[in-house]
Amino acid sequence: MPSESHALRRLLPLKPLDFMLLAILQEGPLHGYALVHELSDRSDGSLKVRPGDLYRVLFRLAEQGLIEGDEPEGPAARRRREYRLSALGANVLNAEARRVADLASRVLARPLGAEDAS
Amino acid sequence: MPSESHALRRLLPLKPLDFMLLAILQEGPLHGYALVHELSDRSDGSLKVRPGDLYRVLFRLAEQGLIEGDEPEGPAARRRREYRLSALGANVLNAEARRVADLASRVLARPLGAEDAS
DNA sequence: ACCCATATGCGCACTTTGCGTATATCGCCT
DNA sequence: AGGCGATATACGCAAAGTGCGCATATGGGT
Repeated sequence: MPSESHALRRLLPLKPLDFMLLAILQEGPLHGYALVHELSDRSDGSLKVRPGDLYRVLFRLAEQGLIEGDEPEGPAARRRREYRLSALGANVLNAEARRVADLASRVLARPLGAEDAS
Repeated sequence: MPSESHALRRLLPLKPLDFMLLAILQEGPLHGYALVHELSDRSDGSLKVRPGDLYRVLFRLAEQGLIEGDEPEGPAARRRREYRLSALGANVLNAEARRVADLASRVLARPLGAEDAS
């Protein structure tokens, strides 16, 4: 059914930061602060976010339905709210991964410096 | 030499539009208007630019040294200025392609819906 | 004479990011 | 008891990038 991929297409391309966050969450739920560290660890420092800025992004991703967060209700609320990928988020992440993998493979198929005027 | 890749890292990640333009130019020089059509052809319509907006992007890419443009000097100036990838642009494009290919392969290595708490 | 492909420009609104800064709670260590 | 680090959350501002509306100019083909 092509209508599913059509729906995903509206959300692509993913921003670099969004992609990295979803990719990290694909490996399991994490709380916000851990994401800050994971991000700087994995990306040579090319992606860095501070806590205050990360939540802005997380809230947007949650609004878009790509991730979901715990609702800690006990007295110890506000501690370690875990975020996880939603079903939609997993689909979008995979669609984007396929998209960029395809583009990248076409680019890498050409030896550096080889141009042809087709 | 790690200093080369260090220099490239400053320019990554590439924006989706920049990546597509560089990827198109990798296949050979093109003039601006043709890029407008190539873009909408190749991207399911997810990337579309109008002439007036494309040039803003091309000028920025030229400023960053990623592409170079002809200097048409004859009386028929202003016609079909061709843009081509610079050596730097080719390196950046390849570095970015490797980067996203790596990320994408990690994402795609997991079957949909499989999470582990490592 | 007219139209189309082509090239180029500007101003505005919106989104996203990065930065500076601030507050609050919990748990551990001393 | 008190301090400190980890954690969560918030706001306002500046800069960058994009999309949109709009406008102009030239050359070639019919």
